Amino acid sequence: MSAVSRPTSTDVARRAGVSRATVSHVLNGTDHPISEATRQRVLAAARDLHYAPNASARALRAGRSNIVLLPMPRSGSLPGQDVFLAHLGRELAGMGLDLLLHGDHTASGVEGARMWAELRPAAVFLDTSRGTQPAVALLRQAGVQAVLLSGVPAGPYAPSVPIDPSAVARVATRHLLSQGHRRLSCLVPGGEWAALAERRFEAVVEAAQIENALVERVDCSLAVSSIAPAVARWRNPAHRPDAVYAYNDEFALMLIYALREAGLDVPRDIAVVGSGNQPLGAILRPTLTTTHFLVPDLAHAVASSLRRLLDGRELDPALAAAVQPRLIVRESA
Amino acid sequence: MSAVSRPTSTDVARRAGVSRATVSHVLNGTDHPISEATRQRVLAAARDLHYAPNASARALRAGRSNIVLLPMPRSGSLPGQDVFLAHLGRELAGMGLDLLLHGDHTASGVEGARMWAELRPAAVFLDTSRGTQPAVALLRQAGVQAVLLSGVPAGPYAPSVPIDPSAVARVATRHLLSQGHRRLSCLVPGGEWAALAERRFEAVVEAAQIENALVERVDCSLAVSSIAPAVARWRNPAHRPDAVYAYNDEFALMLIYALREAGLDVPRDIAVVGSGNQPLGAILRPTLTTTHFLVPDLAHAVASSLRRLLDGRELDPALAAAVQPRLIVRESA
DNA sequence: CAGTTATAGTGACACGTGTTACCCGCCCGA
DNA sequence: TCGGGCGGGTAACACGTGTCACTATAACTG
Repeated sequence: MSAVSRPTSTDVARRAGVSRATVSHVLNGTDHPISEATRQRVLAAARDLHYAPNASARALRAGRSNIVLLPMPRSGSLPGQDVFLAHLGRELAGMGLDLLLHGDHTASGVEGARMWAELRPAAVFLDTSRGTQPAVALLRQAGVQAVLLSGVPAGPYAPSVPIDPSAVARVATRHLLSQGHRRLSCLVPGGEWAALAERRFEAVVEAAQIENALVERVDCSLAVSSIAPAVARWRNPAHRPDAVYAYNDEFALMLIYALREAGLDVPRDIAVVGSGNQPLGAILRPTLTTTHFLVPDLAHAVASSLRRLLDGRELDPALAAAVQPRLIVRESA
Repeated sequence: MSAVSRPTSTDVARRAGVSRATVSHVLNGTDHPISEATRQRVLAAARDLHYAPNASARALRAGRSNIVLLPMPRSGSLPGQDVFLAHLGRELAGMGLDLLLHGDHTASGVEGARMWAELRPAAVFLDTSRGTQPAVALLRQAGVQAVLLSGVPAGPYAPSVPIDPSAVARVATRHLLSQGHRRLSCLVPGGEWAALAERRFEAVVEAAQIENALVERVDCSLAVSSIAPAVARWRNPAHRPDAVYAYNDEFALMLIYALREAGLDVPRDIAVVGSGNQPLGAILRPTLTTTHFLVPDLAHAVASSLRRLLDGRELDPALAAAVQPRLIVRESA
């Protein structure tokens, strides 16, 4: 393996027969006047050497970077995580910003903030659960220009994107109520889903209260056996809810299957609504009524807000609309 | 907003009443002897000031960073992407490495390589489609210590993890053949799935050839209407395949649904196998035979290999096993 | 007591970049 | 002829860190 030296701007300067300062002026497009001839020489030299400026040195000198740091979101805190990240990354790249997802999703609090601060990012995009007041303060003190929080409730100490992963439950419940359903039930899976499930359950209860509707709680897991007792009970019309919010589309499909096995018809006997707009929901019959976020719009609004924040402006007004979940009415409810 | 100064090691030194060099020795745990008393003073000062070392300056001085850069994988190139990333991030964090996912998945080739090189990462983990020879050469020249490629075929110019997203198709096909099926069919969805689908189809054909089995190709999309013609044809036993490889679990579930609607029984009339081990496959009847990667194992082996590569050793031998897809036999085939 | 060794601490340099202030030659106007 | 503006280019500093070489005191060893 040849011990090639990583080319620096000095190498480019030497090859072009000019000073390093000139190289910098050319490559960064300063308004400093440079003759076209030398400009071309410098560009050619940089290309020949495959010169790539050292981001560390640049950031050190400038006192800031163009990094947008996104600590690895814990599962469920961002809707459509991989799609969201893909869109956000492309959007930010178009704005001259580098999205960096930082690895360990267990890091949090002040301890995590110190790790994130080490990179001296221009901006950090955090969920509220980890963006505590001291964490945000530490980041600010480390020179992070923009700290954007995601979640509800919004912290008063930093601008926030009110992405509420439980909002889909609210929208779904409103739809059920508008259809005249008053006896509701809600699946509440445990395990890895527990945290989000509790919040969605609360959202359902809250929305139901407005119409004085009652909500039965069904703890479960992703196995038919876990909902079998409830389904058996519901065979008796006296104990049967009008409609079920099933936490998400997977649970909804499982529930619909179990109901059919028990001889109950969806939506005639029980209406079912899920969340997430999984493709299968549009395919299997009865097709699934669901609620979801427009993830691309959301990513666009977040990217735009970050850019505006860095420019000293306020959040993108389009955010308010983008965080609203959408309802897709199909056959199941 | 108060214009607080970002604390540097100089500030810590001043507060502790020692020199900056001493601060560095204490905070980095050098073998240089430092009295316990001053050690504590320094640590206290650092804590009080919420000191976080500047990663840029550190990397600049050291000539290397502890960043593992993973350019955003294009969809389908990594199995179980979000889970994989979560595991990989945690594993690397435990090894003192920072996983950074870099934003724009459209960047590629030499142009992309220059962007990635700017960060001067310690290691880069790339799929072979973007890890072309010149790209790898550029990264190496920029001082990247370890370039690890993911995909098949392995490039001869860099160590590779032979993760083959189409290997699941091979395993599925072998299972079908071992069950005595000789007339096979394969779903080949277009659109966003086209690239991966083609490769999986080829893998099926290849595996089938060994037993002189024929493979019918069924182009389709994620809509029942797209497979309706094939299903209609299969109602005639003379035109009916013994088994279908359905690209993935979603398509498999869609297919099973369509077959049942057409009065065909799975697996009696036609066997079906998918890929991905989606939870629903284990729930709906007939439960779905499927193939998938053990993503956590894969992430562990990749993390371990990166660490070893940085230490100048060879890849983790556990990789060979970790890249093998697993077969889960259930009712459908 | 002289000489070696460990302990505790510091000064100064280099990493690669962007930018400010400066220099030099030229042309123009008075 | 002289001063001044301008196009074209450069020297030199600062960013924050890690580490090498070095000093000084104290502790042994013979």
